[in-house]
Amino acid sequence: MNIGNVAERSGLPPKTIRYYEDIGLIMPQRSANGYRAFGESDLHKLTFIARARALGFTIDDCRTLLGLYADDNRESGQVKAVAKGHLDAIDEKIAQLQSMRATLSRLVTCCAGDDRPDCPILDDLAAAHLP
Amino acid sequence: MNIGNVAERSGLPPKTIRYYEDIGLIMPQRSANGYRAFGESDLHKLTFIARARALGFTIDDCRTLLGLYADDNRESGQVKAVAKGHLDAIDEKIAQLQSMRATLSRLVTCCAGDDRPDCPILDDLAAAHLP
DNA sequence: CTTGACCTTCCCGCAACTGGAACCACCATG
DNA sequence: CATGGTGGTTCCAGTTGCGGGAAGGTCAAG
Repeated sequence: MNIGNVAERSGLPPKTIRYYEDIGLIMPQRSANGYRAFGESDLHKLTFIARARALGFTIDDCRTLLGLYADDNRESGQVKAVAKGHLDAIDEKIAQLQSMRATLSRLVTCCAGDDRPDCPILDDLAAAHLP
Repeated sequence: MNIGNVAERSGLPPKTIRYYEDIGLIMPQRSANGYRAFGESDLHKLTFIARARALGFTIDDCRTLLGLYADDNRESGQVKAVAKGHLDAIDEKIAQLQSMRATLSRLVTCCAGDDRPDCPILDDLAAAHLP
């Protein structure tokens, strides 16, 4: 399988796949002409990574997860720990964004949004916000 | 005011303040010895930026907002448009994260997390997920 | 005079790619 | 056999918003 083929079947752009090889996530064979020659297991790994990335795991997490996936002696607790850590990180981000959203939404509501210069949004940003 | 002083009063690290000068957000004077000499208006701008960044605005948004802030002929509609755009972006991110969170949370709950190798998390990642 | 705190510039690195340039390989057609 | 188009290869640079650290200049205190 050439890279274009694998790209189509994994849903990842060729650039990304080359990048994943660069950083050692996958190690496809090479054909005589220098083209990467992907096997089914490469494709399998790539879809695994694509799925993990879609769930927001970092590349480093992906590396760990791939390692655990390949390890018959893994303990599911190890996998769960990685996933739980990521879940906590997501929760933190959501909380942060919702806090921003609350303030911002209030400001947007307050602002007339017409052709006059008075603007509570700018007023808020310019205010000192001292405790 | 030297940079350390401004850093303390604005809550921004000196590195960040230098960076903001680099990219043209602020343009402090210079003392004879080459040190940056910040005025009150520089400090004011920096706290403005710090506040906007805390609300998640991009640097480019900050540039626009600073421009509008300085413009007596602005229309509040322009400000509101920027803020609304950012709000929408935040909403999109939150939705994305919550979608990840839902899947991930389900998987984490399903996983025993003990010393056995069976793991629904890995199973899910490895599954094809074809439509 | 020396020490230490502060300032300066510069360059590298991060995450996770993406775009582009310059250059081969392959296949089909005229 | 030349040519064109598509797809492969490498490498370099840029993205966002800084942070780390080196190498060196400045200033106030003891």
